[in-house]
Amino acid sequence: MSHGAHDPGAWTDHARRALAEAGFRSGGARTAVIEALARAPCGITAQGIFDSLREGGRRAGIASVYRALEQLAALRLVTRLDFGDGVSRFEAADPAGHHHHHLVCTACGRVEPFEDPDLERALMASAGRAGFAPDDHDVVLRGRCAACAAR
Amino acid sequence: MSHGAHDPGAWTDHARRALAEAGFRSGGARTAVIEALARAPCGITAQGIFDSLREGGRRAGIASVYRALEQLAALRLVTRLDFGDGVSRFEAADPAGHHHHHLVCTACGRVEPFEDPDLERALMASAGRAGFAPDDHDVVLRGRCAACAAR
DNA sequence: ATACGTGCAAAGTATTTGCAAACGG
DNA sequence: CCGTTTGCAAATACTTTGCACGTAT
Repeated sequence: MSHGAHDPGAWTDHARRALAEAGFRSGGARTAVIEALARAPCGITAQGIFDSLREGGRRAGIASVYRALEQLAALRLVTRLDFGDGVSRFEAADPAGHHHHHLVCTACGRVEPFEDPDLERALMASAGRAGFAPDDHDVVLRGRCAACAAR
Repeated sequence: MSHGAHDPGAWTDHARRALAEAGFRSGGARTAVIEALARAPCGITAQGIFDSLREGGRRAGIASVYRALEQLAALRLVTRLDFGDGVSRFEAADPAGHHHHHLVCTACGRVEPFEDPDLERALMASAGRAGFAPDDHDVVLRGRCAACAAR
């Protein structure tokens, strides 16, 4: 399961509806970005989206890709990720608010999502113990993925 | 406890010794960076180190600061952090290998370290369940720190 | 018709690199 | 001395912004 998180069509519709409700018009570039995100693997870069649009014959300026991502992130329709390599990554956000974390393979470069309720509990407990009221949190594991660890 | 992690003098000595053992000579700029890191709060930026050197009357090029940080990170004498704001942050690494995570206050901007063995266990358990063999992991909590949450 | 959306090019920011001079062992 | 370290300036990589034009409503 290393592809787009959920039902691509459902997320696309959700995103379009939310944008319309927020008063945005629907232009070609942003629509294309939404469709690319729906199909994209978890943690695609702005450049990756740009490239995937070109492959699909869709032309859009890189600036429009960045602008669309920024707007989508502001509406919490996409999540911005940072794996510490100096490039921002993005993924479609689950409408239900569920979130996952990421395993980044240092051998093959693949990014795998994972969920863990125990981990979420431990995070909340840590925050509480420190008197901290977190809005958000990120967890990144780096190492060898199952396939690369096997050989 | 929002200042340098440990005994500043001890870490400085440790770092200098490790560099010498790795065959590095000791020049002024890198030494100054080491001293600045020893005094610095957790998660200082390259620019922050540069500024702190100027304040101390020590002059060094920003490129030398970056080079020193890169070398220190390669030897695992400093840890590189990324809070997702597009700027790399650094901190002296505990010689014993203990590590902590960070709480970033979205109100006052302060960064607080915290440790939690339960969290470490939960992280390892998640990784194991996914067949993943992690070398490293990062956790960042974002929200209001104890002081800001209180008011 | 009138904003809003888009593309291009230019600007901006953080970081890295090339190179000649300074310096440590 | 000779190779490492340093500072400066230029280059790079990613991202944002200015502006004229296109387009949805």
